[in-house]
Parts: sequence; structure tokens; C-alpha cells
Amino acid sequence: MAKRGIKDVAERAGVAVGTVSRVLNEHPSVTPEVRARVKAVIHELGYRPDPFARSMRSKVSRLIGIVIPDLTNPFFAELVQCAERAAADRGHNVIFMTSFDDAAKEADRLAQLAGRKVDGIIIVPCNSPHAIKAPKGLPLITVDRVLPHHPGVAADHRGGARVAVDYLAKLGHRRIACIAGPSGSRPADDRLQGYLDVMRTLPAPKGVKIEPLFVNAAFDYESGRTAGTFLLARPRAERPTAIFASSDQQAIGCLRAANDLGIPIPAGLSVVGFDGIPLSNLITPRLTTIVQPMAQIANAAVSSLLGLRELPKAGKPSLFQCELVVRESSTEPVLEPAASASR
Amino acid sequence: MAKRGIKDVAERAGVAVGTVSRVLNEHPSVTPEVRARVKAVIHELGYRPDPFARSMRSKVSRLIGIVIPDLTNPFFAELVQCAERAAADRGHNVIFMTSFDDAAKEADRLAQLAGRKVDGIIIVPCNSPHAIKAPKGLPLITVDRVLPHHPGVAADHRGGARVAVDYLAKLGHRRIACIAGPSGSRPADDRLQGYLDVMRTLPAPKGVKIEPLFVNAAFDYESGRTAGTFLLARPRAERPTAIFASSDQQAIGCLRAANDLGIPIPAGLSVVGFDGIPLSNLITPRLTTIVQPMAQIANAAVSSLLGLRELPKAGKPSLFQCELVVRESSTEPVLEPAASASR
DNA sequence: TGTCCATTTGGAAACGGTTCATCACTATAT
DNA sequence: ATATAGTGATGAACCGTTTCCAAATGGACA
Repeated sequence: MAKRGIKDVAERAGVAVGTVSRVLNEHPSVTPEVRARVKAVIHELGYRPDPFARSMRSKVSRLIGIVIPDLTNPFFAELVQCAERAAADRGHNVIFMTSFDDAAKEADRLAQLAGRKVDGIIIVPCNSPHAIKAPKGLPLITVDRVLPHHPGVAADHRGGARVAVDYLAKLGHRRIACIAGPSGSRPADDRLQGYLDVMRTLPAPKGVKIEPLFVNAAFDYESGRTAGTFLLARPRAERPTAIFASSDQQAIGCLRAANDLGIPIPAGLSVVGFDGIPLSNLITPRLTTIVQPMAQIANAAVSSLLGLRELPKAGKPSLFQCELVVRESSTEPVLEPAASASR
Repeated sequence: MAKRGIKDVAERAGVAVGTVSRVLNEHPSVTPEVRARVKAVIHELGYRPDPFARSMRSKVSRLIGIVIPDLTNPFFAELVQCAERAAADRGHNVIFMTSFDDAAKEADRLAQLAGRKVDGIIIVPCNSPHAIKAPKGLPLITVDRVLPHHPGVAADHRGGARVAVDYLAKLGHRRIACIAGPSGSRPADDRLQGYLDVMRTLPAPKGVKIEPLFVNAAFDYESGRTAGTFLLARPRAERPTAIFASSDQQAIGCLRAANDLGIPIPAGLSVVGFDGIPLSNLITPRLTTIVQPMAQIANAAVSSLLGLRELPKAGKPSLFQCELVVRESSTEPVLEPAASASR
């Protein structure tokens, strides 16, 4: 079983190598008859074109790069999985890299990918304020954390947050607090804006003033717990009856904080998260959350990269609607016995 | 800024292309002086060799493939992250693929990787009983779920389980139950064996018979909860005082089951998990667990693949010690008031 | 019948490196 | 002084495709 090359195929089929190449690339100018014969031989010999030789000449690698800050974040893990599937569906493979949320490493990874001559790059930029320098001529698209100077695709964070807070408001909640994400992160800021949007328009019952109450925190569990503890550490009459968290992980941390303080969920506190990670449906109580359409987002990113769809303009990311999934962590607020019977 | 080729470098440095190539590949037979000059020019021109041209001739791609069943499993996510880092440290990049735990897809992915001419493949085989057909001549190593006919590296599942159960026994527990993994899965079976190993040698106090009690379940949260509910649904005097779960996810599910039944943790029940996923340290109570040395495992897999270390023989996987991390979900059993005062 | 154009096919150059057989030049042995 | 071995650099062949140009074929039209 010697190595099969395009020459062997050509010889066996009685045609020139150029012709075989044309068959391989579905070039129109080949007689159906010849095409069939060549294909038969290819199949018979089990011939597979060498991707290196192919890429070297054609400048197309059928490879795309994906760079994310941290794979232990389940949200990114899901993104990577969806992106790989989307790429595979289009005949591309994925080179995966982690930036460990470090701008220097990120730049290095980008350079490596450029060196590999990938056809495009999907990146979730790391959080430190920095400009990512896209190797020019190489399509690059940011996901989730969209940057002003690059095309991006993301969930409609602001709209999603509005839906969440609006839902709480419609249930009757008025003292709705927010665990915001890290200030400076685009998704975090957008979600906070969505929260503020709704809070501003909320009708105040009988002269009671409604004020937004939020605290910034990292997106992880522990920060969520700290933030939750802080928000819930006030007299009952002032304590929020509902909390909108900017991530499921924060929400879960917040649930823990409430638990530690002896506040029952959802009777004493409604909590809504954001992201829709698998875990959100597996904890007790199951978390009401805003789920992001990951598959859609990943699909859009890949299609744009491969030119199957127009690349969104830098600064005008394409946004995808999120969906509210109501589960067990939220309900109507309990009527307070004799409002503000201040002891 | 025209394209820089090896020729430009050669010309500018006043040497032949062959010499530049040897400098690039750290070939010994180059005068330090010439080497320095060439390197200077390379740096000056910002020259980067084209990986395709390079691979085409040398048959080395500096690419390794990794195939896992499901990235939303945090354990695999961590594995991928560690593997990518290990590969990057050695100048290699990683092509990531998901098999969705489907043997047919897995075979397809393997074929794709072979076609890509990767230097090696790391795979966590999917669970369905099947033989994975390694493209011959291509180093392949199984991780975690080691298969009889392929080299593998994994945690010492059996030993780890022994440590866990031994720890519970030393605390004084005697009615120790086990949530085993899916029967047929190698890690699951090994962990169960470890459990049985210890149970068999346990000294029975005053004539009480000690019997192993286990139930098979999938590795996920929900299955853990179901199994936990089952194990705990018996009269107090017969109910396990400790449960060893084969995965952290099962353990967390089990915690939920205990919670639903009103059993306090750890006072009424000690729970020990397996894996050491990040989440295990973030729930309430924090989970006592056996953590796998992922970084070590990933490193070993990559090194073996790249020939930096001997490939373990098929059937004789190299095993890595796990470590017991005691946290809040385990403690001594409470003395039972008047043993079996059967009401 | 001769011309012209369109359609297929053949053949070779090109892609950008690596590798290998050779050669030039020293340093050492005879 | 001459033969010999050893070292470092050279230049061309080569890897397996794609792509471009030219040639062959055949049909339409004047």
C-alpha cells in the first residue's frame, strides 16, 4: 500500500493530473463522463488529497481559530462546542486556544493563528482594556464581548436584561436589585443598562420612591455570593424582594448567600440569572434565567467568517434575542405584613 | 510590504536558502556567526516560515488532535484546557473536536484528523462499546477512559476510590454506600472496585455484618440525585451514614436529594465525590472530593504523543495518584441513640 | 470548405519550504 | 608536501497540489 498521490489517480484513470484536480474542486469544465471515471478511481484507491499541499497552493486552509479566555467557564465551553459543530457542518476544523484572560497571551495566540494561515478567527477578547490587533486580511469576529473596532456577534444583553427585570416587575416586585458584572465589560454594562431601563420606567406605588440598587461583581460564583450577601444585609423592609444577576454563576452564588441568611427561595426572594448554562437547570431550586441562543450565535459567527453571510460592521454587532425561561427561583413577592411597621 | 519568503532572507543575509532552513530547524552544522546573522535578518524582516510548505516536505504538522465526547462536562473542559496548554508549551497547536458520545461521529473525526496529518491524537473515547480504529502510524492515546488495545493515561481511579472510602471508614462510618458510574465504563468500574476493596477489609464492629451497597447511575447531576434518593429511602437504622459518589456531579445531585429528604449535611450524611471539578468548591456545603491531577495527566498524554516520553503500552496505562481534599460535606458519623431502638 | 469560437483536456510552472548529494576549505595524519 | 578526513555551506531536486496557458476537438456559421 504505497502512498496514493494525485498522479496515481490520474494515471489509473487515464487523464492528466490537472483534470483530477478539477474533479476534486468541482470545477464545472469537466465532462460528466470523465468526472465519473475519476471519482470511481478516487474511491477505488481510497485517495485523500494532502491538505498541506492543497493549502500551500490555494491559500485556503479550511481551518478556523477560536480563542477564549477560560474554558472552565461553562458558558465559553458551550460556545466552543457550538462553534466547533458549526464549523464542522461547513467542512472546517477548529484550532482551539486559551488566552487565560491575559492580553499578552492573547496577542501571541492571534499571531500563531495568523501564522497557521487559518481562514478566520473567532475570539472572546479578554477583559483587560486593550486593543486586539487583528492580523490584517484575516477575518476576525468577536463574540459575546464585542469590541468597538471589530465586527461582532452577541446576545442582546440589554434586551435580555430588560425582559428579565420586566418579568420581575410584572410579578409585582418593586425593590429589585441587580448584581452587575465587572464594570468595563461590554456584556456586563449592557445588562446593567437593561436593568436601569426598566427600573426608570417603573410606576411607583403610592408615592414610594423606586430606586435602582446594584453592585458590581465578577461573573463567578463566589463574587455572586459576596454581592448577594451585601445586598441582602439590610432591614427586612428595605431588603430587595428580587435580584437580577448578570450571570447564572452569580445567581447561584446569590442563592447560596440567601440560603446562609435563612431567606427561603423563592418565597422570600426571587432570583433571575443570565446565560442559561446547563447547571442552572440542575440546582435546587432550578434557576429562572435568560438563556442565550448559543447555537445561533456560534452559527452566525462561523457563517460570517466564511463569507456565507455578511460580516457585521465594526461597532454594529449583530444581536440575538434571548429567551426568558421561568423555573423555580422566582415568584410573586409576599405581601408585607403592615407595611413598614418599623418595629 | 511584499511577502517575505525564505529566499528573501537568504539573499539579505548573503547565504543560501538551505542554510536559512538549517538555522530555522536548529540544525547543528551552522557556524554560530552565520546563525546569528541569519537570525538577525529573520527578525528584521519579521519572517515567519509557512507551515504548509514546511509540513508538506517534512511530514510534521505541529498539530495534535483532541476528541472528547462532550465539552459541557466540566471535567472534559478542564482536560481540554490543560491539554492545550501542554501542547502550546511544546510548540504545538490543538485541533478540537466533539464526538457527542457517538461512535460513528467519533470514527469520522478520527479520519478527519488523520487526513489533516496531525502529529498525534488525544481521545476520550465515547462510552458505547466499540473499537476505535486508530489510523495506523499515527500516535493515539486514550485519556480517562482507557481502552484495552490502546495506550492510555488516566487517574488511578481505583486507588483514588480506595482513599475516599478508607477516609470515610477511618472517620468511623460503617454503612457506606456507593453511587457507581455507568457499568461498562472503565473509570466507573475501577472506582467501584476501589470501593469494594475497602469494604471487604472493613472490620465489623461487634458482629454486625458489613455489606457493600451500591447502585449504578450515569455520571451526571440528575442521575446522582435519583441514585441518592434511592439509597436514602430506607429506615434510619439501615440508611447509609456516608455515600461515596463516583463523580462530583453525582455527589452534588446526591446532596440535593439529601436536602429534599431533610437530611442535614454533614451531620446526617457524609458525601465524598470524585474528580475535583471547580464547582465542587463552590456549592454549599463545599464538597469533599478526590481530585484528579488534570495538568499532570494532560502533560503526560501530550509528552507521550510527541515522543518526549515513552508511550505507555496498550493495556498498561500510566496511572496518576489522586488526592483527597477534605471540605465541608463529610464528618464523623453521629452516635446513634440506643442502637437500633426499633421504636 | 474554411473560419471562428467555445469547450475540454493536457502539461508545466508555481507554491515555499526541506533535504540531500556535493563542493570548498581547513586541519590533521602520513 | 601530499593525502585524508571533517566541517560548513551550496544549489538543485523534491513534496503534492492548484492554476494558468496552450492545444485539441467539435460545432456553428458565412
